[in-house]
Amino acid sequence: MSVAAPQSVTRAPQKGQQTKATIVDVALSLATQVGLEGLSIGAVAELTKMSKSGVFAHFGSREELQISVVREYHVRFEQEVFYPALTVPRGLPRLRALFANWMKRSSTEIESGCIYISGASELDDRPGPVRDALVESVSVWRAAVSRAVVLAKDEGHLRADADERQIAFEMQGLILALHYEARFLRVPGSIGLASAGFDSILLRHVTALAPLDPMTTLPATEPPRRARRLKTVR
Amino acid sequence: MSVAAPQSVTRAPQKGQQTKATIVDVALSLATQVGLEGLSIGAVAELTKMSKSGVFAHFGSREELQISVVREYHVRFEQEVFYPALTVPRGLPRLRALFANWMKRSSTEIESGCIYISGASELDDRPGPVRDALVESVSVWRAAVSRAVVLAKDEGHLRADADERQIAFEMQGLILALHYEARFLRVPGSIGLASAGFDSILLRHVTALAPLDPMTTLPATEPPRRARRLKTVR
DNA sequence: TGCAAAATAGCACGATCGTTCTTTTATTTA
DNA sequence: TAAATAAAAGAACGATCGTGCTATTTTGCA
Repeated sequence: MSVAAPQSVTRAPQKGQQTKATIVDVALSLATQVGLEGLSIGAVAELTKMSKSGVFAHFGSREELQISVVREYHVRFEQEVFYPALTVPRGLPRLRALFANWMKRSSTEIESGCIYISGASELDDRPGPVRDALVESVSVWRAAVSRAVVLAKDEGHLRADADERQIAFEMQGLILALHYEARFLRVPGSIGLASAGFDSILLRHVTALAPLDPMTTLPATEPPRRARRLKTVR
Repeated sequence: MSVAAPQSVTRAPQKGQQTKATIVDVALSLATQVGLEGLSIGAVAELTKMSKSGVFAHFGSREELQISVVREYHVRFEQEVFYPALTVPRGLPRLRALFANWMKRSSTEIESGCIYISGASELDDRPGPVRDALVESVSVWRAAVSRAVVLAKDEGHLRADADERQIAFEMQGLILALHYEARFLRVPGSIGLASAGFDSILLRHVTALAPLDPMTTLPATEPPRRARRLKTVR
């Protein structure tokens, strides 16, 4: 069945892994402009100055390329939104940081569109592995938001009867509205509306002894216990 | 320059107008599944059992077909969401009816996706007449929502310092979150979350003398003064 | 009923799509 | 440095796309 490998089980990381990474990088930035469905191998090939078949060989199918893009977006979203918030004390401060980072990513400033949003519209009626990958990533993020709310309750910052599902839902709504207004309608001042909306969500659930207000993401006042990856929910 | 028309200025409605209407009808229902960008003349031709060129002749370009679809969606949105709310007394009752109708349309019940939402993702980076048509329609609807809030202030149902822009923004967010959860993630109970979110928006802005609660769209207790079309904003 | 005009079909075009197969080039290893 | 292997290119395929042209059919009116 298996032939004994000479000495090295892990083969030296071939050069191709690197170009594959740059392909995914280009494909991601393209997908944020034209969507996951609009992503074409030919366009990626042109941007990377490679041949179509050269690009294709790394994935074996367009679907696999799309999935790779979703996973790459997941990683970056983690790094830009989730991890930085861990350097802020848990509870209300961290929840605020989470939302602030999330807003920053969804507004027009940073690059182009959000794949979690555009992909949802494209794939809501199209079952398949790409949709599955997207649902998986989004679910992980949603679980993280809910957990941040629960932590804020545990810390006594939010009232115990606050419903994390309701709060997460409304936070998501504000982000979606922000993305809609800022990126599609191009109306200015949307961040202020989203921010004000978030404040009034908190105001409804905050405990009587209101905590002092670390508005946005501040440098860490206490180190995070341990870096924790977003858990896979299944 | 102009030749005198014999007797009838308005020509008899040729038969083609009718098939054009059915084409747009089919194209709309297709676009709600595959998006405006995914809309293809070939697919529409197959669904209507016509030839590609037969379909094409009615519009002259794919873009014009897309625009027709956007306009048709606008008309139906008006009829399903806006007009029925006019049969309810202005102020808080009408605002509630508006939101209830809007929710019903955005949830999974009624047909497929919302073009105002999917189109926004597809076209946010793609200027052109299709995008313009979509922005126009959405802007009209947004103005109508804002106006409904203002009317609720005028009637004394909402406090005078209530910001209609903020309220409309948060309403939009709830609808977007509902659409996202119901159609993409397929999680149940999203309507309840959206509804609860709306109630807490109102709670923040309602006047001290709380009005009796006509929860959803009730039959008209007073006839609307005059039917008013959504005004074109420009 | 016949005739003009409108409506639809048929066909072909260049382009782009994802994918397969074969060949060439670049990289790694002995 | 030579052999072995991985990476990339090249060319071609069937399909589908939007669109233009030319026939054919259907409609509305005298």
